[in-house]
Amino acid sequence: MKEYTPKEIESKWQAHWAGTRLYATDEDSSKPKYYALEQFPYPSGDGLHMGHMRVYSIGDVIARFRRMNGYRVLHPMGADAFGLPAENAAINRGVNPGEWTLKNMDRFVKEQSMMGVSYDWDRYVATCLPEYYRFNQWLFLLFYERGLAYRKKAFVNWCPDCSTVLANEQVENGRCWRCDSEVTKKELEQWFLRITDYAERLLEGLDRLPKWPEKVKAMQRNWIGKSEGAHVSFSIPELEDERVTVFTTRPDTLYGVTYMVVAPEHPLVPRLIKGKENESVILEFIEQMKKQTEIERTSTDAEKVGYPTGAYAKHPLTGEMIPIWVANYVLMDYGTGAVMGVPAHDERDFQFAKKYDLPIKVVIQPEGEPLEEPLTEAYTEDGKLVNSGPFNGMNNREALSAIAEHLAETNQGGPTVNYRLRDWLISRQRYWGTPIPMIYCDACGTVPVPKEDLPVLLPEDVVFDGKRNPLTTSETFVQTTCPSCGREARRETDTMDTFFDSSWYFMRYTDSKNTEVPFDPEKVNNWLPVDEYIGGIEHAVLHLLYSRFFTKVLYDAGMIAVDEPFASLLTQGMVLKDGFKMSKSKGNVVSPLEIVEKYGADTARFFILFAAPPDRDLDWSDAGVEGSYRFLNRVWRLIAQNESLFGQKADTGRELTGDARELRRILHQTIKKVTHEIGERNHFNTAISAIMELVNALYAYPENADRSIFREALEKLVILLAPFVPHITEELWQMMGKQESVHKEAWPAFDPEALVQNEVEIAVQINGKVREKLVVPTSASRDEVEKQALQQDRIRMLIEGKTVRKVIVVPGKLVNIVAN
RNA sequence: GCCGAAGUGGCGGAAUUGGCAGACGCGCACGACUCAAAAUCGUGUUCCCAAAAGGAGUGUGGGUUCGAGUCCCACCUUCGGCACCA
Repeated sequence: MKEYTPKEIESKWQAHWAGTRLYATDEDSSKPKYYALEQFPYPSGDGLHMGHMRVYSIGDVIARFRRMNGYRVLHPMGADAFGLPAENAAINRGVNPGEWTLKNMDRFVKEQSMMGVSYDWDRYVATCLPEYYRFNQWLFLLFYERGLAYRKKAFVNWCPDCSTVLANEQVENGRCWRCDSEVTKKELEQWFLRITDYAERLLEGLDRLPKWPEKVKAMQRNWIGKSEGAHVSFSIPELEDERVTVFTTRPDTLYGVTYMVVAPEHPLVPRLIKGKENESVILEFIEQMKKQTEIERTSTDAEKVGYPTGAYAKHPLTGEMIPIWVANYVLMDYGTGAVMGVPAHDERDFQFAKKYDLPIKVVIQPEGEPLEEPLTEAYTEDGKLVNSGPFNGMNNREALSAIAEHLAETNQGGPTVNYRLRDWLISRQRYWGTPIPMIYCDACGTVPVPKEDLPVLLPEDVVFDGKRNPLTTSETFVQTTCPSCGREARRETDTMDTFFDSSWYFMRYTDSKNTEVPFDPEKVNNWLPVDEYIGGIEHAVLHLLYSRFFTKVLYDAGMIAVDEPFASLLTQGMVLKDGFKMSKSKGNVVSPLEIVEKYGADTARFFILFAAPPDRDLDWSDAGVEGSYRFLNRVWRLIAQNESLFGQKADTGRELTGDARELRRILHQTIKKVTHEIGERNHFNTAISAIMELVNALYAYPENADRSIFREALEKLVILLAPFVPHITEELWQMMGKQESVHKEAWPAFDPEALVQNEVEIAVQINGKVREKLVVPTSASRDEVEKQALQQDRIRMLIEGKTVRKVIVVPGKLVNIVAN
């Protein structure tokens, strides 16, 4: 008997598949389409890790399963190839970032191929190549034309370690998402994409994504941060009725305002404090605030500090003069940067008022017992309005809109919706990214590079000294002529956030070689949306939000027919070892290559898919890997030992009885289960356990029983295993004398007829406890089953002396006798 | 504080609509094969009780139901996200 030698088999079939272009995309339009996609990797210098191996294993099962089920499947791969590490390698080791990246990309492709994954490599995209990034520039110009790309001066997030700015989404708890350094603020002129124009649609679209995890949708909703309320405009008489607008979610408490607070960065502050007693103190305070990091500034337990400006605003409804304060707890980048203080009905305002001895005015009373004054805490529940002029007695819920509308009628504000989402800052002061295709001309201002002049290529004559943006050191790059007037002009030296690259790569795969436009609308519509997108949860608000934004913009531009890119999202869990995430510092890293070397890719894939459902964390277990290897050997032997069967002519069509009939039932039950678990639930672990049960049944099948069904079961077994372990199944298929690839086989259908059993074992319960088992014909009626159950010796004994109150019969399952 | 997910044997996990809790695998124990071991094949393996009979049992406490891991109420713990958000 031939031994199972994974190394030999795997390289043999990988070469064969590549040679026969087995996984070239099937374009047969008579078949339903299926787009299976795994997030493309950043080709780091370290090669594949287990996390990669897990995503690709999951994606490959899905792609292979769909192909066998008659779909034309798009299953591409690429590289998210721009990014900081390449540039840092250039700075630290003097290597060329492009060469370095291409070398790593090759390594990734090689390692992915060793896994036996069924990609159509012809559609490979690498974002760092001009063929790709010229269309980043093309798309940037499209955004610009549509008024969705703009430049503005703003306080932006600055990562001192990466020496570049960051988008809000890339700051996690005040730290850089990439290097974990504390982020500071810098005032710079930068390019932004107007994602806030799409806030409502990005929010609303989530409701149409039933196949996305709740968790991810919740995170996006949270991030978009919609809140409904009102703008209230206060005039400042001493500044010629200049207005300060506040945003509030509680316009019903408007009569309870006893002070107002503006953020230290609020543009009106200098005028408010000019010539006032506190002027120098406040200026000093503002300087302090600027020096603080994001963490210090927004920490919940930071002491609330404020100063009265000495200026007053006029209450829009009562005409009262309200003192204006400056305080650290009001943030310039949320709402309007100014808030109204209602200490009686807001906890934070209450604390602040207590600390600075500001008046507290109750304007909402609960039903029943009135509040005891002075208050010991803010009353934030519902109630009836008091001290609120014409709104007295009104329920506060009604007052919310009544007061907001009254403000609108009197031109002092009105109902509004506020979002937490900010525009996406895409400028980066780094070399290894897509140059932003803009030119600055003294005469014409900001001029876009004409589309026919694209790509704006990254120059090679740059200095990597880690001190400045290398692009600024290239004279040939910076100096150019104005496309509009032809005079000398300067190029923009910022490059794009690499999340720009990955926001549309899944569209590019559908037409990856197009040299005119990013993609042909017909081709993209032939495949989008992605039917199953698989990747890590870490992109819940980054990549996944940006991609949704791009899709909506391109939908509006008429370039694609769908406005949501990913119909179904599968977020795979982490790979842990000994309860911790694998990491170099922990020293608990298991190398995919070593596992492949020792057991083969099939074993590695099999273990990963069997050990846990894909969306849960997976604890790596060496013993578990051994077990998987053992199982594949078990399957191998089962077929190798019976190889002679396949040389004979199949002998089918006989009536099956006994063991043969039972094996056929198990086979069809397995087909049903595996089909459902993969196709409907993505539960590969339970699909595999069903296959294991079939193998156990095949081992237990008597030697002298019918061979034809045994042979058929072995063939189906190999087909069912093919999506999980493509190499061993291909080899076994060949061993069975088949000419074509097993991966071109049709997925087996189950025969409902075969599932029918003559007899079934049911449980007999007394008061819900199982007391006896009973085998009855499947055809037995309820009455017969009940009668038989009550006749069992043991049951008769146990209910003796009791009254049977009720008997419940669940056909095929159980009988429950209620007796006391 | 708000939002989301999850708590099941020694371990990973299963139980699709309320119907025999613990499938499948790991580990462990025993047996067969072997001079012996490995490999393999087989048997057993939730806990308590020496075994049987019996009892307990899906984070905790209540409830609905003939019947609850599954549904309802209240809580506890863990993980993840957001947070001076006005």
